[in-house]
Amino acid sequence: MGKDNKKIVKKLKPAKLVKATKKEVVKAVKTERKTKNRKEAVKKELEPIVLQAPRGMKDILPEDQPYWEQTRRVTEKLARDYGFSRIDTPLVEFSNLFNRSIGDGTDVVEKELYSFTTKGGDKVALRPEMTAGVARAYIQHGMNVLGKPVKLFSTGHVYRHDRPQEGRQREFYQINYEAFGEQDPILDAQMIQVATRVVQSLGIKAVQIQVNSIGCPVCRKDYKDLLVSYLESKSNKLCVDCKRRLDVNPLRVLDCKEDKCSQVAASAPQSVDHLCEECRVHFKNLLEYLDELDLPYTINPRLVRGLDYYTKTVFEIWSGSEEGRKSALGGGGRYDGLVKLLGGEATPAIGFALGAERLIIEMKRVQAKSYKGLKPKIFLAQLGEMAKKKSLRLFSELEKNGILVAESFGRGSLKSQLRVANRLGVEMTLILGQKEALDGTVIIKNMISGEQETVSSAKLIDLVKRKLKNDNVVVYHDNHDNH
RNA sequence: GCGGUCAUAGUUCAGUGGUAGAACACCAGUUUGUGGCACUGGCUAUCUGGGUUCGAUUCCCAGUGAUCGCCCCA
Repeated sequence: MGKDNKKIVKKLKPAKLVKATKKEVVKAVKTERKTKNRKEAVKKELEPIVLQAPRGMKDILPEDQPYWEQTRRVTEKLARDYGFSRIDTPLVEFSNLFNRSIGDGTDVVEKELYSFTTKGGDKVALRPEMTAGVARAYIQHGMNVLGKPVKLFSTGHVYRHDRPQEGRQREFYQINYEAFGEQDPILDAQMIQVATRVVQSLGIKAVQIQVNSIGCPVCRKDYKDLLVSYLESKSNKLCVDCKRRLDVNPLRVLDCKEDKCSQVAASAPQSVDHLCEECRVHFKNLLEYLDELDLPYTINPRLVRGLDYYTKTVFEIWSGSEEGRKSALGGGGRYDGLVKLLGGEATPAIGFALGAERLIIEMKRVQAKSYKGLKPKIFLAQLGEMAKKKSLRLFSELEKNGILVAESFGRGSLKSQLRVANRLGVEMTLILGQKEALDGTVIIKNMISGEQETVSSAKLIDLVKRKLKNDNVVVYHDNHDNH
């Protein structure tokens, strides 16, 4: 016991000291050290490190990676299949890009934007969604000269400073598909098809597709006026929030979950009944295409989306069938005015985004399969200093030959290494001990039967390859080695 | 941004105004070079800061975080 520790023990209550066991002393010492460290940190005015991710941000742990990998594979494959090229745009854009496109009055911009000023004085923001950045890149790089439609695929984190709950984080991952330069509603139908394909390919079979048309700026304004005058006539029956929305964003009243409001909303004029001729035909054609595709869609006249740039078609993909829990896995719509608004040439466009975290929550819920990578079928155990050195080289030889091997070189005893091998569920273990290292041999132990044989290390690789082949085991191949 | 609930080992949960337990997981051992089973041992926690108290993990307040509802949306 050191001098310091004795002091600490003295500090223990006399009653305790009498029967203080070693365990208690150790504990007291630890506690004391902890407090001391904290006090020292305070003294030095060091901010203690908070061992916690910032609010609304999560680590994606190894155990969850199979779901992410599955999501990546499916979304990338479908992007390729449907002719989307990948684009990656910055996480940070000038703030006014979002103000202009998404809209100043929207919650996403007004309340949830992560904006800040750089050292150089630029007003920038973390992207709250991906469409604005992709549209900016489309204009900046003159992609309007490419063959239409220009289909772009993008994934990455987006940021919204909102209050977190399940399926809603401040940093979350979006999977984004956009198509520029085509106004035919057949593209709307195809985009909805892609969105549905992605979700269902991930194993989430029960989905609802909600579609609506919110018209173009012209007919939307007429409709809005009509709606406002209707709602104003019923304003005494609306909840407090909705009275406020009446001024700010009357369309949102239609979304309100309050009973009295939904009653008012039920008999409110619907946007689909007040579309201009062009928008009406567009929507009608879209529905015909959707019928052709056998997609389970529902026209939801109350589906209004929160971003200002949408025109005509809007849609969302919901998980689950009919009633019960329904969360939006993704959504999107047409934004025919956006490119021009940002300073490009008038370009019709449509896009949608899926939320990866929500997809994964749902995948787990329906027990969808995830992508489990290749597992090693072989374990390499070593024993003794000489064998330890040799095993490092042997591991690399095996790896170069495309044989995936597990090891636990840091462990000393053969017993504990075999324990690990067993836990990993390998089919055979290669044992390289002192004796084998001297003889130039290796023991191959079959982990199922327990049988083992000693072979010369020169023949080991071929032998192992043959064994894996006989067992009908897929041997891991690195593509780069074959070219 | 508003309201409700909650916060104890890595995980799932006990428990208490007076030295905090279990299970699983992890590490090691059960004779010196052999896994699974079993047994033994070990490691590890009261979210943070104040207050009440002789004493707080427990009671009170605040903060933080999670979760649920609202808002909004992916």
